Amino acid sequence: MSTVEQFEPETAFSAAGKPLTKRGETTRRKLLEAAEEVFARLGYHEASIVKITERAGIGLGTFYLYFDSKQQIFEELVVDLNRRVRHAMAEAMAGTDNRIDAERAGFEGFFRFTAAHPALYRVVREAEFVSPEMLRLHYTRIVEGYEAGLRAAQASGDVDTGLDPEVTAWALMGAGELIGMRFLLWERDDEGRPPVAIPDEVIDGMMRFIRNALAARTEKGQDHE
Amino acid sequence: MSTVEQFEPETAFSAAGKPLTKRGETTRRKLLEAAEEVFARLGYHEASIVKITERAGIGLGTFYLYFDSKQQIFEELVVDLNRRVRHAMAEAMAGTDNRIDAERAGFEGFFRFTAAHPALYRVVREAEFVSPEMLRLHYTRIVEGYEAGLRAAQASGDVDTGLDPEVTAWALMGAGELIGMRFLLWERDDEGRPPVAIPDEVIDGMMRFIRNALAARTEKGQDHE
Amino acid sequence: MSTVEQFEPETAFSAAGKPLTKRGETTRRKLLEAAEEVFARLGYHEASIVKITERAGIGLGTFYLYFDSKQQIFEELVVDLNRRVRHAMAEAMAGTDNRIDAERAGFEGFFRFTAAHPALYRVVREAEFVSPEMLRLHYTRIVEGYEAGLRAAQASGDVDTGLDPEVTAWALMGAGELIGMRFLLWERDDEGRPPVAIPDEVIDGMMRFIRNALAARTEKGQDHE
Amino acid sequence: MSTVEQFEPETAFSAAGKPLTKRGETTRRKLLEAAEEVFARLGYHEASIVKITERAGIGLGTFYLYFDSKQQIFEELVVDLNRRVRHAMAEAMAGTDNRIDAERAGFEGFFRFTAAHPALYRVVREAEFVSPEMLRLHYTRIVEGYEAGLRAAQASGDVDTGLDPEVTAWALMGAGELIGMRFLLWERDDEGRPPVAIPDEVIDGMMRFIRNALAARTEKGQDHE
DNA sequence: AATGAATGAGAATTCATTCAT
DNA sequence: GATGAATGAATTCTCATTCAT
Repeated sequence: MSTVEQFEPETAFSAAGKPLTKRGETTRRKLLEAAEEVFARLGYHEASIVKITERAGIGLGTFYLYFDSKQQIFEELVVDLNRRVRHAMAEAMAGTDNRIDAERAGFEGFFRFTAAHPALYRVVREAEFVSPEMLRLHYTRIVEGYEAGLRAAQASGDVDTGLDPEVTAWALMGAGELIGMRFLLWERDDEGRPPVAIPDEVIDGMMRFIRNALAARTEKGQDHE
Repeated sequence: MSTVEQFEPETAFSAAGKPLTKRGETTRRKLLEAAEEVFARLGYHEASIVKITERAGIGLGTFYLYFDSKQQIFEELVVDLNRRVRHAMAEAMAGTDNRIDAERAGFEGFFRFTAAHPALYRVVREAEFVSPEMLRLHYTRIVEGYEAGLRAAQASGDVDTGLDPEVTAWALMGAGELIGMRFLLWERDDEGRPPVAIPDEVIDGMMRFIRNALAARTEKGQDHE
Repeated sequence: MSTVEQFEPETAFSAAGKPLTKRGETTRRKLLEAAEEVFARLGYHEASIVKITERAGIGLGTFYLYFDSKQQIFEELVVDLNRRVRHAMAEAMAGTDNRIDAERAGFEGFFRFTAAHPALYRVVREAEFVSPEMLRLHYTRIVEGYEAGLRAAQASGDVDTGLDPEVTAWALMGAGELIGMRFLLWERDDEGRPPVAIPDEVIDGMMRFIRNALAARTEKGQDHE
Repeated sequence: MSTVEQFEPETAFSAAGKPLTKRGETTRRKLLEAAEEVFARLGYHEASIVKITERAGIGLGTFYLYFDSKQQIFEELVVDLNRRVRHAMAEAMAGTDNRIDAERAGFEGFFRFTAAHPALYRVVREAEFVSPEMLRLHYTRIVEGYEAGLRAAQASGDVDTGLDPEVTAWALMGAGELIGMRFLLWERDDEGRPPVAIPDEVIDGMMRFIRNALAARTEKGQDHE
């Protein structure tokens, strides 16, 4: 599971609107980039089509040549972001040779992505209130890869076979998300600047927790409930 | 730490609001109740003062006698909700005598509350985009109690002393939140009805994970990073 | 049928929006008057809520306190106009004592009303494309009175009993409408000014036509088809 | 007057339109046909150039090679429709040998055309609000033929010489129009289907009215006004 | 000739908030 | 204390028309 390939291009939602010429392609990209910036900075409700097209340096009406509504471009953005985080994580995990290292690398990849695009991550979370199915998809896609990794590691004896891979995957993703939020997104130094990266101690602390949680058990007696 | 007391009434934010007569008190309460229902059902942006006052059976202008803005009443609601979840959790944990049981009881309390007020919990999460500090406060307050509990359990030898209590508390809260979202809020039976409670297997799976993670270590070799 | 009473207040469509205070009543009236002027001058599609509220000297948003949409206020206007033409006709016919005189008086009343409110009449006709049922209602209401008058005149021997009262009523209304359009609404003097009234010769010409058409027949042989 | 010839092709308005090659001619016709269908179905304001060109299977920009504006193509259509109704009426009247028969045949022709193209006739009526002069022209052209017919019939003693041919022509046209509207366009059977033709009784009723109105008078005393 | 991407003025509509009663 | 009429900035979206290709 530590490969990049599994996260490749999904065209499912990046479908596209009508104009298909090279010129149209450029405009469409400009709009998506502008939307990314505006949604990230202002949030969904404060953002507006005017702000997006202004930022894109494009006429207001042109927007509707490519997208049906604010919600539609937002959803396309969430899908895109999802692809990018997953790619970042997969890339980070590539080359590791055991589950714990993969785990750490994956989270490091995730935190690095979040640190680099802090506001973007806000877009994904806001999807819960704008387009719930989109958020569902986002988490589900991440979990799927995660779960597969855990199963493989259980098979190879790296991970406690008593763990439910699905529940565990959701638990780990949740843990990573709140830790990222607390120690990366909320953190500010004395000048009010956000950190460039999550502190190593935090990752260490988190890894101790994860290593404990996943470690293959030899002792019995874990199943008493 | 398994006491109810520590979660008692915080008037910090519920203060304010001009009219203080018995009549005023009633009106204020009516508004808050209406707001709770409306925000829960419609979300922050779809909700409107008119809808709230109509639901409260109160004149539109009256709203501004008690609250300064839509945002303000929303924040007051978040604080209230925070108090109520924490109370639910504390009540559930009361009477347990070891960390693992407390842990399970706490999560059960949390899931029970979420199952009973699914829409209300959405309000809390939406605070991230309406009033970020409010969400910060919400999580922080929960984590504080959690962290205290972990420290105590480390002291009494119940929990791995190698764990960072703060990081661990955030990790556990994140795990619980996503699991609740996935297996409670998103779940639907064949008729599309939401579950009454989170399935026991999920809790069991989660507890195996938590027990692993927290278990006191005797072996060395865990501290190599 | 030559009475004014039968055309009295119909509240069917003049129903009303929410505000009911004296102040609200005034505002509502101001809006209706402004709408009348704007629709008459500009037509339905060129008219806009902004233009109406500006003309009324009232805030844009206020419009929506009283009407749901441009179409709704338009319909209310058509109903009102219908009431007024019918009233004008009935008043003109009052006091006549035979069908032919009533006929002439009725048309004179209609032409007088049209001359006084030329643009308003355009509103009614435009209803065909904005709110067809409203136009249907307009014509139907007029025809109903007309038909009753014809039947009575047939009974009293004033009018050819071989005529179908309904078909005849529609025919006469159509005749009056196009004559009004041609010789009143379209007519311009050398300076391009519209006439103050329809020329007497036209009415005379029309009455010759109508008298012929309605005259009680003694001869047989009319029914050969 | 009962000839087809007088209603022949008028190129007066159908001129214009730049491209003149065979290809251009085809494109132009395609646009006109599409416009006819779209205006008839949607009305002037709901129709749009995009819809017309799409329906024509032609590029949007191409439209402006042949027409200056939406209004222009609409006007051209009205002129065309006018030519067609008049043709239908003239054809129906051809071969009749007295005014009353011609009258009936003419109206039957008109009603048949209206029944066959109900929506098209709506286009003509809508012209009143889109291009008033066009409607004027439409009615005037019809009336001219009508009036000529009446004069001839007066000369040959078929029609009351006391009638004003112009006023009478407008009256008859108005009568026909409203009767067509009421008994053809508005009528629906139990399944909501429009009638295939106007009922014979209606035509009979109308003809009784017209015959009365036009019948040559021998008696004096009609001219007392 | 034909095309279709781009444009922006303008339309309808919403809603938090104010304030006179 | 309570009320609700009034407000207008702001938003989304449409469409006739232009113009570079």
